[in-house]
Amino acid sequence: MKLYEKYPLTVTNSLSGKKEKFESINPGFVGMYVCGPTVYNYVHLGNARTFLTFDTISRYLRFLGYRVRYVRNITDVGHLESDADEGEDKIGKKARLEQLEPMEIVKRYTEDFHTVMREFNILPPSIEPTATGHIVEQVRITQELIAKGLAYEVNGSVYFDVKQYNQLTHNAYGILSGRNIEELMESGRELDAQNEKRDKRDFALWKKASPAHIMRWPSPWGDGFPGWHIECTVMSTKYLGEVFDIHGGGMDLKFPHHECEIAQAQGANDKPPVRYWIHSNMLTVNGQKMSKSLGNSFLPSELFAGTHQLLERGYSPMTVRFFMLQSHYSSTLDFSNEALNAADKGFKKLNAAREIVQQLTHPGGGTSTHTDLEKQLSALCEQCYQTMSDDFNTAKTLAVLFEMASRINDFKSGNASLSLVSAEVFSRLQATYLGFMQEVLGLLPETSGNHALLDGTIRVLMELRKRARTEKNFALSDRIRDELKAIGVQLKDGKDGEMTYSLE
RNA sequence: GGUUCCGUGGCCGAGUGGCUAGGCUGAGCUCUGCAAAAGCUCCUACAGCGGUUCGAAUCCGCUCGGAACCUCCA
Repeated sequence: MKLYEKYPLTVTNSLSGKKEKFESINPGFVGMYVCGPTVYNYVHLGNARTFLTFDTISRYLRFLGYRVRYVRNITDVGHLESDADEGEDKIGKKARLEQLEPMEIVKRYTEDFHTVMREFNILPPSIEPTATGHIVEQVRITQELIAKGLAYEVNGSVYFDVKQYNQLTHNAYGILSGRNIEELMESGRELDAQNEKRDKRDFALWKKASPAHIMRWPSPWGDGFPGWHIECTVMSTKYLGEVFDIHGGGMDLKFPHHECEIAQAQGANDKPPVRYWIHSNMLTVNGQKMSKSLGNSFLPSELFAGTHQLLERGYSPMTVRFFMLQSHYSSTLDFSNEALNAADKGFKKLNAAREIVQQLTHPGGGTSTHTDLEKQLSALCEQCYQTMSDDFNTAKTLAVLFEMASRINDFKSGNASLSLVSAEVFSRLQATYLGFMQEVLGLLPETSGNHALLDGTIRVLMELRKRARTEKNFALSDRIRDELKAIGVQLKDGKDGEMTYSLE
């Protein structure tokens, strides 16, 4: 029996707004698409949260034994600054501002993005396609939509005909975002220079490039560039099929981006493209969404170094990862120094227990004793799977890990004996704790710079202190401890004179 | 104005009608030469008002407060 059969998943599907049982189209395989970054600027911490969410989801799917094809794109063209006809795409604008070739912009910020992903231990996707690498396909699907009467060309640009689509599909437009087409008509803001469109709800599939526009490709309608929404439709269906399992992204993409994706794919292929839509919620600062325009966003590098005004100090990538995993992906998460400090301490506790559980060895003896402790440990292991299978509840899973950590500490301190549990249960505890910490939640031990040299040096000092203590020279032993403490090395005396240290 | 969502103890945050979430902080105890770490105990909450129910933080309604989306946005 596969793990995904033993611990069946439920996920909150944004289409229904409800938790649903997850069943993949092909048993044992999962296709997942997530909208990646627009590489026209550095990614900020809010962006990182979304990718962390789907990293954890893909990690757990794999942990359960699914074979996952995870596609996350790079948007390197076609993202308009505004919806107006003369709208400039973001990459092109940035290229003009920084006086660089657009592909230099793309390269620079793609590399930054990858660096940040690595720092947070976010695994690379299976495929990372770019929008500019799929111009041909985007032109082709646009032609198909025109042929089906769902799109029209005006003046070198092509627009999707929302009204027509809605008539053919029994009002499918708005199915994801809960909007209806009449309300959109009334509520949409008036934009300038919209006279090209037949209806203001229509959106661009292809935009004509003005003479000054840098990024341009030939098309049946003249030189231009693709609209924003069409790239995701093309790349997701190309690599995952016309219907695939999971589509993810930030909550703020639900409308219009994802709504438009559904319309394009359904329009072209006559079926809804996605079985489960998953949206991760926003990172907030003082209750407001983190965003550049509000001036409350900061870069991961500023967070690590503690150089932003809002930060009291720096926090390590793994502390931040832990912090984010303490809330559910579908809730907003409010950032604060206090919360980060608490996360820092909590994460250290889990780490300490990880080291202990790795070092502990069972004395042997494989007979199951069915003690209360053994039952409790087995139950905790089970709970890890159950909580993660319950809509990827990382917060609850961490709570279980904290309880496991307490039991692990008991073994170390002698409050409980390993002889009370069988070797089998113990190795399950070991494997589950380490597996969920590192593989599922991606929480790795913090590594410090020159480890071997530092470690050796501290050990010499610990030997000196041990000798001082046996000689009851507490003045000297305290001095060694206090001075090391002052530079961030905490010594801990254990039983029988043994000594350990941890780095602050 | 429309759409969606939220309001949990000092702080952060899970909570799928009945069973201790968890973390951080604070207080006390145990252990310790003293610390640190660890363990134990305590501070036990669901915005307000109604309703459904044997029973509601959890379902329904209203009020108050907050957020996101409706325009680029993870």
